Amino acid sequence: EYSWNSLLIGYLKNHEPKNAFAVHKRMEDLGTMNVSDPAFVLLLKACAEDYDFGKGYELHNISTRLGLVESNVFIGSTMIDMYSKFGLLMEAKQVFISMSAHDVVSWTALIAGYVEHKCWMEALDCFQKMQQECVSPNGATYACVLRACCSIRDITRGRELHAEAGRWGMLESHSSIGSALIDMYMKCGLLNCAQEVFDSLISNDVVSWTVLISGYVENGFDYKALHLIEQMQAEGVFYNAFTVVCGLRVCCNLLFRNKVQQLHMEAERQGLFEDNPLVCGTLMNAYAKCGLMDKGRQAFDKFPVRNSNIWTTLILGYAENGLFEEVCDLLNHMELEGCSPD
RNA sequence: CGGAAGACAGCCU
Repeated sequence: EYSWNSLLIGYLKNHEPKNAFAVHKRMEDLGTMNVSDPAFVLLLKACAEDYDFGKGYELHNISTRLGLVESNVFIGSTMIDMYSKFGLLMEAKQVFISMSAHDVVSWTALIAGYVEHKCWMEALDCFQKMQQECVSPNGATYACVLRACCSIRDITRGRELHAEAGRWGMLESHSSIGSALIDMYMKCGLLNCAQEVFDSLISNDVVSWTVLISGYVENGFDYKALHLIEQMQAEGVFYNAFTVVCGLRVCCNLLFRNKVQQLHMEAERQGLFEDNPLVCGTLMNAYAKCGLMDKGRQAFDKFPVRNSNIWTTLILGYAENGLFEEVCDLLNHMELEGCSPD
């Protein structure tokens, strides 16, 4: 039994859900052993990531039979998360209700589900109920709830949460709260508040940097954003895909051709380019706006994935630059490669 | 370290 569970966990940690499911099936068929709780949690996560509804339901049935949801809050929380990732919020809520005890993670999983599906009011209600039941929020909880406040532009509520988290002394140590706050203030046009939060964080990670920078871009401060990107690099924080996309947007607004190419090179060096259609699309768009279609074409050629989005971006680029012959060629080419225009 | 968490581009309307 022990070695079967180890094998199962091994596959799950290696992100080989198919093998894991096969092992699990054999264990079920043999019918003589129990899947360990940690393995069960990982199985549920694998279903969520794989979007495997059938296996998810099967696991739910098994756990009902064994009373696992009631007895183990890890399993319950993971199942809430799985259903929420499936988009089945009613199911997620049912699981939550069927649990015998709720901790901060199970509450937060449900709140996160509501937030993810834009049920802002439900999320806020849920948060209130959680506090009524005297479960203390943690950084993840605040981050979720702040996202809800931000989306409905409830800055009053957001400020209250800001103060509350501050009273608990959670701001410095939880960058997720900081990032959510910066984002909220930026989206509400309160640039100074956002900057204040950023400056108050003990260590800023790539997300808090990127949120701040995006905020300046959204509010029209392209030069400020560009300056911050350089500062971020100087402090040794590495780009991620969001940062690159944001930087490209700035360069595009300012028509800084050299900077676009520089970002392109850095994105490639950090491996952000090859597996990310968003980065590639933004890059091609930036080149198009800068009138550098040959560079855009090079990016396209290097990119391993072909989908209609990528094709469309390229074709639009040629169209914007008045290169209509290329547009026609590419439309044909695209269909030859089995991609139909939309 | 068996569970939850923060930023989501371009085009068009």
